[in-house]
Amino acid sequence: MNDFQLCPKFEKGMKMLGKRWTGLIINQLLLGPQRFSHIKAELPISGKLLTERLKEMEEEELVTRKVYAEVPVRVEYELTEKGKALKPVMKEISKWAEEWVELTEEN
Amino acid sequence: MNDFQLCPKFEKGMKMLGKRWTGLIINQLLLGPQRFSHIKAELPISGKLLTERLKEMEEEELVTRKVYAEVPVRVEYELTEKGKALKPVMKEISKWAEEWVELTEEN
DNA sequence: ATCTTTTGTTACATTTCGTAACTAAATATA
DNA sequence: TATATTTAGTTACGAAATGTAACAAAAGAT
Repeated sequence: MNDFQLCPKFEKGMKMLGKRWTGLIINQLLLGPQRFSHIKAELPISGKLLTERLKEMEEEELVTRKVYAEVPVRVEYELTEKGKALKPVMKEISKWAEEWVELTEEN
Repeated sequence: MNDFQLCPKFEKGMKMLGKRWTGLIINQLLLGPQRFSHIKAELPISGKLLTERLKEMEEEELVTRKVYAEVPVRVEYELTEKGKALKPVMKEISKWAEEWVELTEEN
């Protein structure tokens, strides 16, 4: 469990996308820049985790964070070019899910 | 944090793909049917988690499990049609990672 | 002085993960 | 017979991530 010849970029990418909520947040932000509270309202994620994920995504340069000193404060998150470049990925996942995922009682 | 209008199929799909290791396992199995020990050798995942993930993926009908009563026993995992249908997704992730993911010391 | 709203943060219980040791099956070897 | 070998797991247990709910800061409105 140490060094592997698996493409390191793919592995790192999957490590990011394969983290709880990241994919859904990106998909949501593909609709356009949104404030914290709006993202939170659209996804089944708690404030704590949303803060955490957005911070990580900012560090990975997937999103930018803009603070507007209004009252009350407005904080908007927007995908970077790197983040927007994930649109084809999300599209393929959508296509796959539409065709293959079946819903049960628990969904 | 209850009912959301987000496409339920997409959400369920992301819940699967957005789980640690699942993406890498699928990507590995896209190379062809493989036995347990081989998958384990190719990925930085422990036996415990690999067992767990493969069991979940079997329940989701992403993989099939075949036991060959050889000596010692051989257990092979193979993607189902549903699993193979994720190839375009993996391809898009690869493309994105190749173009956008940058490696640091920790990767 | 108190209320309201947004964007977080903190505390704490629950769940998942990672590591290493152990087990089962079934044959080969001493 | 007793021991060793190999694969495919399982178990125990500490570490890390997650979920829930209560709290905090800022700053204008009442």
